Amino acid sequence: MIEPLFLNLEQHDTLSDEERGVLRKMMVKEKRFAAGEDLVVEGSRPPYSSLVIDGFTARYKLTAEGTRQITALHISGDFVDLHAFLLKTMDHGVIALSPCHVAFADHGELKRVTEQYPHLTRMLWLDTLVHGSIHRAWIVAMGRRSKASHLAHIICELFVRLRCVHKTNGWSFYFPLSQGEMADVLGLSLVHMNRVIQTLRRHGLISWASQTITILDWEKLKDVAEFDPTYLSLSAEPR
Amino acid sequence: MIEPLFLNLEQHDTLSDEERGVLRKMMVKEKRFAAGEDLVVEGSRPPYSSLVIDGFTARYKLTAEGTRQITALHISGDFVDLHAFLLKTMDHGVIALSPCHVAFADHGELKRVTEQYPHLTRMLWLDTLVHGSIHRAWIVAMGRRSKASHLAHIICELFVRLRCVHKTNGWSFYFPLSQGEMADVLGLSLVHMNRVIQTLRRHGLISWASQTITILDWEKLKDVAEFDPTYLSLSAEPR
DNA sequence: CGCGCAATTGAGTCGACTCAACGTTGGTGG
DNA sequence: CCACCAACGTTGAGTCGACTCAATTGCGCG
Repeated sequence: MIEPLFLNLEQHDTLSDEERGVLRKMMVKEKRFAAGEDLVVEGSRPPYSSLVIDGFTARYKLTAEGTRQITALHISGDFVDLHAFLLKTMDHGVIALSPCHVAFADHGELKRVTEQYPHLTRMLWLDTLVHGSIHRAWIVAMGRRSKASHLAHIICELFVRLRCVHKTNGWSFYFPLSQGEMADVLGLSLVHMNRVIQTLRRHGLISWASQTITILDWEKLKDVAEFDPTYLSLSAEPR
Repeated sequence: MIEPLFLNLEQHDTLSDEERGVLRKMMVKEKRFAAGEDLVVEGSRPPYSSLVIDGFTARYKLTAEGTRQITALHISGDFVDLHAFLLKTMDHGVIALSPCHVAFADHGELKRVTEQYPHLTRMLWLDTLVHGSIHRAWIVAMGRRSKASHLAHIICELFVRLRCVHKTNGWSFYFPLSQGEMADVLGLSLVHMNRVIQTLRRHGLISWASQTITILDWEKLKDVAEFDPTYLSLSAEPR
């Protein structure tokens, strides 16, 4: 059931059978969520961390004026809120953006892992570090790229991450976010988000219809995005 | 010498004398950097992680057009690139923004820590997680706040972080960044950065002259910034 | 068939950018 | 000690990107 997590972690280093067993035992329950449902509420102190088995989820914060900023997108195999194990209090919410299948890792079990399985601990730590890298890539895209380039960068990143967990189909992938939700990722208005998407379409870089994105010209898309996947640490080496 | 690190970590949980000793032994060398010097070069694979003893440093990425985005600011007691221990390849550079005193932790020693000191390992992991939280706060500020609010948020955050390591003086603190460097933090042009700073001055929220920022009205500044320090995890509790 | 939600288009306004010039200041060498 | 230089800070003007308000189209489902 948690094979996507294995696929994810093994992008960075190999896991032993014992470690795989430990990860399986860590999962205390599972649950399904409908699109729009909150997995975790801001300000709460969950006793477990959520692993996405299938579906799309997002971390987000709301501002006083009621606008929303999505700070991360999570897919199959991602530990959405592993950081809650040590941060304790959630500083943001987590929402399902499609129907989701989620498993939960108990924080007591995680603590036992840190006491008995140093390599596995480093692998989980690494998982949170990679998501930190992704945050930094997003900051650069938000601050110093055109909006079209920013969108292209996110599409490149999602494609690569989804391919790692076998969720792509050739150059296409399922992508359930509406343009309004995507606007909350880029920090744009809905209207302008639409216009930016049309720019990428007009240049023949992507098609995006009925919840499916297809990359039509990977090389050009990568160029527009200045996409360099180094930050995803996709090389298996001793960690 | 590494007391700022202790001050920093003890915001989150207590350290034993043994743990303090382990941290001291981890530091294999120290060095001073002039303002403008690179501590770490993008793409390198450093065998140690940098701890700022004193001074201001920044992580940054350059774009193809030659613009720069600063993704994080680091002060006394911050492990700038602890993540390099597991990420291996640096996906960004680190630069000194003032004269800096830096110590280096050997990655071999860090690995030994993960094998023998689970609680200390969790504390170091937590340190990287807090910086992940800060990244998310920055993403929200970049995406959904006015530029004046974004600047106010950064000033609030810096004030709180600097106070933790005793680097504030009443409502004032040393802040060596030029307006041009600050523009690379907010993702603005130099000219507009200047105008945003003047907005906060005109409203009587801050003064900023000769490398010193003074907060003139904390309550109003916090309001403008919508600053909620939860994301900094400043409560000592078992981790 | 019609409702509701998502996507799209148009028009007018304001924020942020660039180019360009000028003021200020701290440090350095004659 | 003062003059000068270089870097930083400030201001003005014109342009373009992104926003808001508003209306229209497209589509899936009861």
